[in-house]
Amino acid sequence: MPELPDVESFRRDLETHDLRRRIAAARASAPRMVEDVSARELERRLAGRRFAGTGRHGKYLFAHLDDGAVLVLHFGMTGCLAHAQARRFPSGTRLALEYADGRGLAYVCRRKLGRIGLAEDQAGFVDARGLGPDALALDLRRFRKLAAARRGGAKAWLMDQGAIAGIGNVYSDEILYQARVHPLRGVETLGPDEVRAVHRGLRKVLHKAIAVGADPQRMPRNFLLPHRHRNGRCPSCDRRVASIKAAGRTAWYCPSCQSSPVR
DNA sequence: CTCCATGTTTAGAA
DNA sequence: CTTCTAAACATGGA
Repeated sequence: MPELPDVESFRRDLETHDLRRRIAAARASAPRMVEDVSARELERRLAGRRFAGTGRHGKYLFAHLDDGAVLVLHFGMTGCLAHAQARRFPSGTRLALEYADGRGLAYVCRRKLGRIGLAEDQAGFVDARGLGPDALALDLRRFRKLAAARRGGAKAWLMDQGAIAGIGNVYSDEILYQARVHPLRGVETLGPDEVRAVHRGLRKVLHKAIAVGADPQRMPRNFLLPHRHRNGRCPSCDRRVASIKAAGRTAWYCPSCQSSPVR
């Protein structure tokens, strides 16, 4: 589930295990996933380099190279990062890095909906992409300002990467569930207390998810996440959860605990 | 075979 | 201008 918590987990993994290793060879085997440069050029630019640091903005992971360039990874719907034994990369590996010490790093993306890019710098990339502020960089005051400038469905707002970066279908459901706000509720109709509840839900959900390494099995019992499917029941009131279409996706929510769309 | 899936972009409609 | 919907992308699982 490559939303902010998943990508943050990948980043931490990269930060603790992959810095300062010499990249002996790189292989980009899905040319259409590579942006900004050709697959060959990317391989050439990675070979011989080391990762000097990591960064993240929303769902984008940045691996800073020791020559100043930045490897940009987006994970689409099914992407992940995995460490590999020498030359034994998992199936679905789209970018394989072989370190000089024999270990390897695999960017795996079965559905090829992710993207691999090379940027000059992180801030410039974020700007050019038109991404909003990272979800975890928002204090209540700033969150209120964003809410005041927004109309339309609450879920669509949270998922709009140009408004707030990092939240996708699953975690927007979770945040609104924790805040007890209906996914279709108009942002302009939210009272100050409700905006605060959404902000609190956002921070609680994302921080908690990061703390458990974005592993669904380790989420708190009061999370909607494991129950967002038909036959799923609300962890709070035990009623059946419901699904509707919102912002082009399936939104799961508890009709009993989450206020009506119109209020 | 059909439907659906954790994401983004684009086109066109309100 | 902002917001919403559908379609496309590529692939696998139910």
